[in-house]
Amino acid sequence: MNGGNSLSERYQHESIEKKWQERWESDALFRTSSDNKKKWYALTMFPYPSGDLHTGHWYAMAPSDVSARLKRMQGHNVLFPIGFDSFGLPAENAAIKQNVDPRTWTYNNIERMHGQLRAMGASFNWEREIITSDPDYYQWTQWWFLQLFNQDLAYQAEAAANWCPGCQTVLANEQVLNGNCERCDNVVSKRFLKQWFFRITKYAEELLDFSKMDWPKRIETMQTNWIGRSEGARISFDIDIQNVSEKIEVFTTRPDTIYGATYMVLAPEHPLVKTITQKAYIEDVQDYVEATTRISEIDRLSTERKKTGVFTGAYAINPVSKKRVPIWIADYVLSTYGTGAIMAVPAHDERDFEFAQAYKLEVIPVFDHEKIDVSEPLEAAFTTGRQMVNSEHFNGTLATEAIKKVTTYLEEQQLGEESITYRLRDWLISRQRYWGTPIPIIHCETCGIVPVPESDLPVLLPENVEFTTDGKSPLEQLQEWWLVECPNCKKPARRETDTIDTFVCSSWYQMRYIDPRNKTAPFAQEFAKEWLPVDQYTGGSEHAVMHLLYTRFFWKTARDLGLVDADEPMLRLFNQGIILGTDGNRMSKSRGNVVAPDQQVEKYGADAFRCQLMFIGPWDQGGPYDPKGMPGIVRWLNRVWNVANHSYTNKSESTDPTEQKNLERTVHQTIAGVTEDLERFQFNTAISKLMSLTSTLGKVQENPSIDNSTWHWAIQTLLLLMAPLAPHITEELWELLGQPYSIHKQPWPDYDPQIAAEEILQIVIQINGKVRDKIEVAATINKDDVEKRALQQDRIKELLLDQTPKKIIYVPGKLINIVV
RNA sequence: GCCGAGGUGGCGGAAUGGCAUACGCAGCGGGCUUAAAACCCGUCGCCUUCACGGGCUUGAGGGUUCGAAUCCCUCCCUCGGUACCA
Repeated sequence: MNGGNSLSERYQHESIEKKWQERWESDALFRTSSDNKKKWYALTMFPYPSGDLHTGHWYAMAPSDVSARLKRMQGHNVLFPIGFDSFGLPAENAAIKQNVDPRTWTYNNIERMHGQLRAMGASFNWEREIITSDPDYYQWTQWWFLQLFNQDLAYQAEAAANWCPGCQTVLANEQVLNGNCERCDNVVSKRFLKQWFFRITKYAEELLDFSKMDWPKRIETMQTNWIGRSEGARISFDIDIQNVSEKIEVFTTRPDTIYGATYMVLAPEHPLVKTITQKAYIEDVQDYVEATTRISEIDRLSTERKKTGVFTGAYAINPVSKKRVPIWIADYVLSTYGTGAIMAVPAHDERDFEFAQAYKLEVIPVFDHEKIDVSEPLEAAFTTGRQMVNSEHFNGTLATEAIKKVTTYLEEQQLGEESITYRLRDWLISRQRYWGTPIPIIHCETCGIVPVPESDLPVLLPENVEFTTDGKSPLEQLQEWWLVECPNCKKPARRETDTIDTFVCSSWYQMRYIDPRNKTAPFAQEFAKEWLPVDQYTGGSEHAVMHLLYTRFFWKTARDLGLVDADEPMLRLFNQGIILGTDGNRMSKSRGNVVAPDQQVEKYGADAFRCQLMFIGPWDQGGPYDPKGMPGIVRWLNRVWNVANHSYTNKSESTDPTEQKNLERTVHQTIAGVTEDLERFQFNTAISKLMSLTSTLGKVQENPSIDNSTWHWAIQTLLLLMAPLAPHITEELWELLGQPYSIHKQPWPDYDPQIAAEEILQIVIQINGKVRDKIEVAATINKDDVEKRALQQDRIKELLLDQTPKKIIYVPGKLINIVV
């Protein structure tokens, strides 16, 4: 088979890939059928239509496609849909900068990406495509909003919100990373604004339960930390000022340290600050509160910063010791967590200790410690002590029982109660932007907040709006759009001009795919029963506490509305890693390390690009993509082409039974290995096994000694195993071999463990753990015979001389270790 | 700081208690060719030896074991997440 190929016989990816993509599409090959096969809902996170499919998209989607194709060949009825998460800020920014309509910009990008996605050769169910900015999609996003509103899960409230000056809008907590905007990286500040929220905190406890699905531990941990459940107690402190009846409520995880609470701290934003501040301190306090608002969130959160605060002049009464304790305000106490106020126990809390040192406040240890003399001034706070001291009748209580005992006492005395606090905040979903789903609410002076009747949906986004460079929402300036009649009293009213966070659009999209053209409901019950939940979800882990938390929340509201049955939306989740540039950094235009998929496809073909992305390493680890490695994959595909496309003739007409058996064994081993690897998303090792089989077949072809039917079976098996990975070349070769269309409709090959089992084994002989010799034995051999054979080897006799073995360890089928 | 993943040839990586470096890239040598491309074959961790062979090697150090890249302890580095959450 050396050389000699005429050009027309050579593998040419351009024509082949185009040919099959068109054929599959016109035949609707990957449309779901309604037969009795077991369903498999495979979902890859849908892209934002940025205008170009980049290597990261390929890295996420191509392996997902392989998995879906494997399931299809394994006999499942597979739903593997695709669409576009097409609302969002980039379109609006393009509108402001380039003076193009966001709609035009978005739909042009979608058009372009349609072509690029088709070039991937993925087996998407295109007939179910959804585009979240289409009115017939966002009508149902609005419908969801109304359902949540009716269930009291959507509400409007005034709150300190994260304001991004770059995006000119508020953000949810999850969308602020290290004090910066998740999208544009601008420093986020706080603004007090009236905003719409989804009551995700209602599901905090249930969202901590991951037992009904199989997700990566890492994501579970991240969500658990984000929800941040803390057990403790709420305790009320009286304020020692005449005519002030309010109490200061604190949350603490350490009620057992209450006798050590020597001062209190309110967050600067705490509503009681004004009430309690004494005359002589008003100026200082006001200055401090103002200064706090000027400090950026990022500085305020820095643990490096020295703690600051001011005394209010007021005192509270420690509810158990009845001592007067000073009330301070300090920015190390956050208004957004717990009650926005703390009891400070400097002896047993590092932060309180640091603050007490700085302002010379009293430190009273209420636990003793094996290594610390608590009668001397403490050098540092310690959190875990031995038993209670300075705590009146609790003295002597062991640390292990302290929390429970003190909490019970507080409850008996009606001073406090057991309590659980979460870090999770309600989801802020309103955005002061144009290019999003309009919130279906009307504000009426007489009737208040009035939901738009479902029959009036969708509330359409107006077209041809004006964009100004100051980034203000065009909707607010469009009176003819927002001036409407109140659905209740018919008086003039104002339409809500905020739009919905795009993460809402993507929170329920997996449910729409099952019935994407439904005009009367988000989806029909019969399809929900047929397809939901998603069996395998794949995508990046950057959405751990955003999309992946939001979609679980949405699903639970859907379940409580009776729309779906199961408790979780995605049963299995797999996170791919991040594909990097050749230099090991994230691909970015500024670094100049971007690999354009279109060029790779043009040069090497989609099959080669898919395979190379999967071959470079484990999918969950990501890593650098180096186009220099492409020749290896291209060579392999060429070898497959040559080995399958060249005639095989056993001229001598005689078969070598050993060779025949060896080939059968190798093929069965490959089926077993590749099946297992693909099921575990270990594409790199699957491809290496297929490369090895290809080499073996090449050698057999050069020296034909097996019968023709075994040869053809081996070649066909190779193609079947490769079909999910390289769908085009395998389809072409399948046709050239005269097999029935399509290879992608064929059943996945089975293997026989008996045929796959080795008959002859190589046993390593070690002396004191070092390899000294190897012998070949029959697989059926027993320990004694291996020992005998090993000790008879000349080389072993020589090395052992007259030493007698102390111990002989035999690992069946692998190794024998002689210890002397 | 805390949590998680990782550190293996010149490079991407394989091996999760039993032959370290599978598979591939790059390199080197050869074949085919007028030549090139393509294709095919061989070789390819380090030290030592004419050779057969021997010794060393999985970030560093220690431990467990007949046997450790793999398990345990200490430390270093890289990447990701998170950060005054009372």
